[in-house]
Amino acid sequence: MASLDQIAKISGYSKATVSRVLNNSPHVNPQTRHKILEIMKQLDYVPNRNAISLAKGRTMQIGVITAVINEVMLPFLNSFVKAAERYGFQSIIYITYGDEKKELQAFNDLRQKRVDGLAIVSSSISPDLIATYLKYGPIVSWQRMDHPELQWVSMDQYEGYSLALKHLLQKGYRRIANAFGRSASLNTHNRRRAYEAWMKQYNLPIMSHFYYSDMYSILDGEQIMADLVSQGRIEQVDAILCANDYVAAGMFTQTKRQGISVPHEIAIVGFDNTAISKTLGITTIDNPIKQQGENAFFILSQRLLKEPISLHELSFKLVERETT
Amino acid sequence: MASLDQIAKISGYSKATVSRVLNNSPHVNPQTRHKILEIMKQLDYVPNRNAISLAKGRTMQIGVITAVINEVMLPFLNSFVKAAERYGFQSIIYITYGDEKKELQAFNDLRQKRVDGLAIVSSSISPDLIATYLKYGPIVSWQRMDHPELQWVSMDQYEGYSLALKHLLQKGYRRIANAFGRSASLNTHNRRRAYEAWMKQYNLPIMSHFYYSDMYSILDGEQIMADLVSQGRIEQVDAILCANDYVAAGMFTQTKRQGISVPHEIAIVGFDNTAISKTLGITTIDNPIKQQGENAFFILSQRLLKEPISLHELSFKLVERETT
DNA sequence: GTAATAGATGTAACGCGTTACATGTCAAGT
DNA sequence: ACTTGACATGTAACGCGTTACATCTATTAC
Repeated sequence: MASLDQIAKISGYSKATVSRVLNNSPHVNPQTRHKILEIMKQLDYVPNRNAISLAKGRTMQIGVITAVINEVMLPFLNSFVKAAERYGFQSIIYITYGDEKKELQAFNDLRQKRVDGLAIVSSSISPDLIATYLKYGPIVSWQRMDHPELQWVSMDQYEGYSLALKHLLQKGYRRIANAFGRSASLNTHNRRRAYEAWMKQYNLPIMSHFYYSDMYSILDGEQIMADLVSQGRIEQVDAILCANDYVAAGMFTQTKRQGISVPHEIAIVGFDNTAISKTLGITTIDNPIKQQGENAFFILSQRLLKEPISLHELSFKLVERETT
Repeated sequence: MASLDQIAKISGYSKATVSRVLNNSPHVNPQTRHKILEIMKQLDYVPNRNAISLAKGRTMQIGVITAVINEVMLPFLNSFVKAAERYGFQSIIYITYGDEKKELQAFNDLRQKRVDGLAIVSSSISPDLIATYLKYGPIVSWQRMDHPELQWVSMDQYEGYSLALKHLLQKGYRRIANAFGRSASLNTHNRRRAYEAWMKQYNLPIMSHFYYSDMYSILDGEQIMADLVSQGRIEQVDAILCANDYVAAGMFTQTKRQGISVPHEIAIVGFDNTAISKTLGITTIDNPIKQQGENAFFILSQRLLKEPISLHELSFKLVERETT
C-alpha cells in the first residue's frame, strides 16, 4: 500500500507539499498539484485515516449513544447525522441495549480519542459519571440531564402538553384521559404536572383512573381503545392525550374498527407531529425534533469547530387536524 | 494528557516495558507491572487508540452496512455484533438510507483503514464494484451476492419455502395464497419458484391472483386480511404463506377481529420464527438468522484472526403451532 | 564450573501524516 | 535600486504506541 512518503519520493517533492495537495492548501502550484495527483492515482493511493487522526488529534467521528433504534428517536438521529455530515463529521452509533458496560465503552472511546464527541439519545449511566468525561470531549444529550455541566436539547414537555390541554379545554372537552410514555421519565412527570395544573385551574376533577403508562406503540394505542370500549368506559371520557403519534394512531384506527366517531364521541391528540399523524389526520403537537438533532450537533460543534454555530430557537406548535 | 512515553520516564522503565504491561505480555515482572499500573492510574492514563491502530495496522472495528434499521435485520445485527465483540471487535453501523454515496464512504473507510472489515446487510452498489474493495479487507454479505469472490451467509429460500409448502399440502390445504416481500429480490424469486414447483407437482393451479408483493409489516398483514374479507374472497383460499412473521401476525390478529377461525377457515404460516410468532402461536419456518449473523463474522474472521473459526451448519426447520 | 535457557528489560526503527518554521524566488511598491 | 510581501517548497520534529532484535541476569542442567 502506497504511503505519502513514497508519493513524495516518486514525485520529487517533499512530504509537506504532498500533504498540502491532500489538504487542498492554496499554496501549491497548480502544475505541481496536478503531477502529484497523477502519481497518487497511478499508485492507487489513499491516506491512512489512523495516521491523520493521530497527527491531527481528532478523528472527525462522533459517537451517538442509544439503547435501541426505533421510530421515536430516528428523526433525531437522522437530523443529527445530517448536520454532522455537513461539517465533515461521521456519526458512529453505539447501540447499548441498556447495558452500562457497552455504554461505558462509548465514553472510553471518547477518552481514547476514537471519537471527538458524544451525543446521547438514551443513557443508563448517571449524569455525574457522564460529566466526568467532559474533560475528554464535548457531550450533549437529547433528554434532559440533571447536572450543571451537561447540556441537552429537548424541550420542557410541560409547555407542549399545556398547548394541547388549552386547545382541548377551549373546545369544550372536559373529561380528559392521558396515555403517558415511560413512567419513570421526566417527560411523563412534566406532562402529568401540566395536566393536573390545568385541571385545577378549570376546577375539573383529575382523572387519575384514566392514566395509562408506558404506552409507546400503535399496538398500545389499539389496546387502550379496545379496553375502553369493552369495559364500557368510553362514555366517561371526552378526549385522550397521547404520549406520541403512534399511540394516537393506534387508538384512531381502533375507533374506526369499533365504529366510534371521532371527535364526537372521543377526541384524540397525538404528540410530535410525525408523518403518521399527518397521514391519518390526527391533531397533534409539533415537537421540533429535527431542530433538536441539529442543535445537538451545534452544541458539540462549539468545542469542535472554530466558528460556533448558533442554535435554533425551539417552540411547540399545535397542529389541528380532524380528531379534535 | 499523559502518554506512554511519560509513563515510561516517570516509572524509570522503557517504553517497551510499559507497552508490554498494556498488552498483558507475560514477560513482565509482576512487581514492575504493578508499579507501572499504579503510575498509569495516578496520571489517569489511557492509550491513544489512533496510535495503536496506526502501529498495529488494524483498528478492531468492523463496519456494518445497512440501508435502514428495522426488526427484520435486527436479529442478524445483534448476533453479528455479539460475535464480533467476543473476539474484541467493535461494530460500527453505516446507515445508508439507500444512498450510494454514503455506502461508498463505508468502503472507503475500509480502504483508509478505519475499519478492518465490512459486513453488508443491504447494499445499493453493484457486486462487481464491491468486489474491487476485497483487496483492502474482508467483506461479507447477508444477502446473496452474485459474484465469484464475494461470500454471503443467507440461505436458499427455496428450501425453507418448500418446507412450509410440503407441510401445508400434507395437511390437506390446497388453495394457497402468498404474501411475498420485496418484489425484486432473489428471495421472492426463489419462494415463487418453490411455490410454483410444488403446485405443479401436486397438479394444482397456480394462484397468481393471490400473490401479494412488498409485504413487510404487521399493518400490511392486517390490510391483506381485511381486504380478503371485505372482498369476500376469503373462501377461495385455504392457507396463506407469509414473507415474514410480522405479516403473518398482522393477518392473524385481523382474523380475530373479524371473527374468522384459524386454521379452519384459513391457515397462516409465517417465516423466520421470530418472537412474535411464538407469542401468537403462529406456525412458521425457523430461519437461523442468529447463526447467519455469527457466520458473517466468522467469514470475516478468516482474514482477521490467526486461527479460523468454523461455520455453523444451517438448516430451516418447520415450527408447527396453532395456525395450521 | 560452565554452557544452555528462560525471563526481564532496553534500544531504536517503524507506522504515516501534519505543521511550525525556514528558505528561496519573483513581482509589485516607492 | 531596495524593501516588502506573496507564493512555492523544503526541513525536521511531532503525535503515540508497537515490535524485532539485542542485552543482561538468574536459574537449571550436566
